[in-house]
Amino acid sequence: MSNQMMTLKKLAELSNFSISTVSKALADNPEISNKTKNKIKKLAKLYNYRPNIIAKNLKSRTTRTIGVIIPNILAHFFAKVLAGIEKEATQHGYNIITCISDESYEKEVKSMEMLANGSVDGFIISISKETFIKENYQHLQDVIDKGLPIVMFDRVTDEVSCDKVIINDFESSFGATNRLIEAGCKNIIFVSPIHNTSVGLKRVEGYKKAINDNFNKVSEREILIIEDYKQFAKILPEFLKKNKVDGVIAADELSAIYTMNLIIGLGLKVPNDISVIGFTDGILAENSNPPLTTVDQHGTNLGCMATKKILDRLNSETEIKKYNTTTVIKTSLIVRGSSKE
Amino acid sequence: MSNQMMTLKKLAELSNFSISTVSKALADNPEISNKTKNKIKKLAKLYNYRPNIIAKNLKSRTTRTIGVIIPNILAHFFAKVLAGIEKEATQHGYNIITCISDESYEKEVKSMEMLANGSVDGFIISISKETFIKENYQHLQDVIDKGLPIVMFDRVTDEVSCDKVIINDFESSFGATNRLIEAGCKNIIFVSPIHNTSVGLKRVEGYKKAINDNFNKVSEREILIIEDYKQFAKILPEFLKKNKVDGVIAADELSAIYTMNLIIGLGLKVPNDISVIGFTDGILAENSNPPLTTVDQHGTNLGCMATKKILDRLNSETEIKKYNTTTVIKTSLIVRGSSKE
DNA sequence: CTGTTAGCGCCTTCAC
DNA sequence: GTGAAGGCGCTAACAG
Repeated sequence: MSNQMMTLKKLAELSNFSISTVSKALADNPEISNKTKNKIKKLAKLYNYRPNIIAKNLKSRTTRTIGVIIPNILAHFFAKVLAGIEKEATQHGYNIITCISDESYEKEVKSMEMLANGSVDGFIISISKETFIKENYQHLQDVIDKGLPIVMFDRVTDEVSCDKVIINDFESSFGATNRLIEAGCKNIIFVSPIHNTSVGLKRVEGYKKAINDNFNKVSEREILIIEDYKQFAKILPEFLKKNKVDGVIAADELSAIYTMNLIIGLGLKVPNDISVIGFTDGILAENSNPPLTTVDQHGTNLGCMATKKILDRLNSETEIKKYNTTTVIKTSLIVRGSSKE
Repeated sequence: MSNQMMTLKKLAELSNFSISTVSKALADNPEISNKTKNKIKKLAKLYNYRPNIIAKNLKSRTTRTIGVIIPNILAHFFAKVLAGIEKEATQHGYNIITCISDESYEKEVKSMEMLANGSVDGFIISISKETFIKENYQHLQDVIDKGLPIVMFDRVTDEVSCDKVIINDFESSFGATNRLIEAGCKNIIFVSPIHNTSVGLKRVEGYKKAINDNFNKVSEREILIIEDYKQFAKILPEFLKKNKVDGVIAADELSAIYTMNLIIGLGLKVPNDISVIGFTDGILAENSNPPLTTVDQHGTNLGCMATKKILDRLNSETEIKKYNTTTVIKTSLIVRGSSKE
């Protein structure tokens, strides 16, 4: 539809200079006299000239655009990370193309293929659950082999060598569990809807270590793997009725909230009967009743960091350098009303 | 970095055909013999050839990319809309570039300028609060004048003539208020952190009409305009202490939740002492305690609709047609525990 | 100081 | 059937 797209060519005709003179003048090239510069700039302003980005991209073989692949925009954690990425990218004149994998391997692959043909300069990605289950990371390697850098965040894999930004999941979970133990909890369970992911696994391990250190035993039975949030209402109350539980560590925010509401639904009190700690400091945690004690993953910051990393990578000439760093962002435990002191 | 980007030219050299023959062969042009087609296609597959999108874009003067400008990704409503847009766009082979205006006029303008130079084929936008306050919509008109279509959703303005997708804010608010009146509420207030926006205004009007119809009076004092969420904790409890209130209509989800928590914090019961109804059926409403009665804005659906509209527009040749339709999506009231029956 | 030329990768007449 | 040539809009090396 571009009715009135002004081009260098048209400006050249209008000004009676050559295309390249116009181009140079607008770029403030010292070769051009101030007189013609002014003339041309005035004309450009008059006609509201804006250089065509696509043509520039073709010429420069670069797009100033980053592809962002996230599993689920409705999880507050990912929304926060996205906000961080967008902010940092915009600040440096980069755009982001966002694809939502919806936890699907196929969509993740397709999205990356779609973008890897010149649409973006690199990727920021958090791997989908299904990809973890399939253990197939070829699409990621393919992109890297094409020369496009990848930064993984949160959900990462050792199978692919690239920059990564993660949180200290193990320690966070270990710390959260210990917090409950110190508060006197003796029967702490772990619930996780993300058990297949890298972060899910590390969080279980942290929990296990804390339990082992203190009670010399971990029962696998006390680790509740939830495949789908919809199963919560079935699995959890049943378990709570049959077993003595006085503490819950939940691997993400939503499951912590579900857990709390189900506990309350059984007529029990949080934290008096059962303490609950979750991950991700989101809008749910802050506004639940009682407010949720959570491990703050600093999502926005994490997004900024991932973006900084990829921009570094894109703007560095030193191709030789190994880009296989892992940055660990320390979480903070935000203590609120859902856990005993 | 694009180490190994295979191009038509390279394929031509490798196959000893001309560039144009290769191009035609890969496009299944009937001019080319099956024999050479097969040869070339095999080679293309072998070298994992993918046409360079940027070059295609330059040629076709189109990007198959839509610019999406939203005020705030952390509000669940906008996340839902974004999910809908992304899904619909992807299904039709379109990408989305997301910009977050953060309710800032300047960022909205900059984002649009940045994208309006060939990066996108059109825009889907929800206007920022600050833009409403400034009442300056020139940047939107400029984009349209350049030939790029815009679809506005939710927060729209009559000042710009373009396609719009909104919900029936007036009726929804009217209905929600009436619901409380029918349940016996006599002193219903309205709280709004989005009073400057198009939707904020319509929601107040719906509330006012319901109050007027039933009580023959509306006091402006009972409409609480909140500039910033942080002010809630100050303004609301004070008001509740000084005034008899038994019902609250909140203009968005978060303020409904804040309201509920502050009410509970005062030692009052929801809904027994005060009923609360909010807008947006998000994750907060569903998981609050008590769960929130809300007006479901069908965000995902709204996003789909907006995307369909712009794709229609992009793929229609009939330039003559006036693109100034407004689609109204009907909300549904989801009744939960926060309002009396 | 200014203009000509060439080329980014692709597609599309138009010759042969 | 195949290839040469031109152009999308821009930049940059090289002439003048």
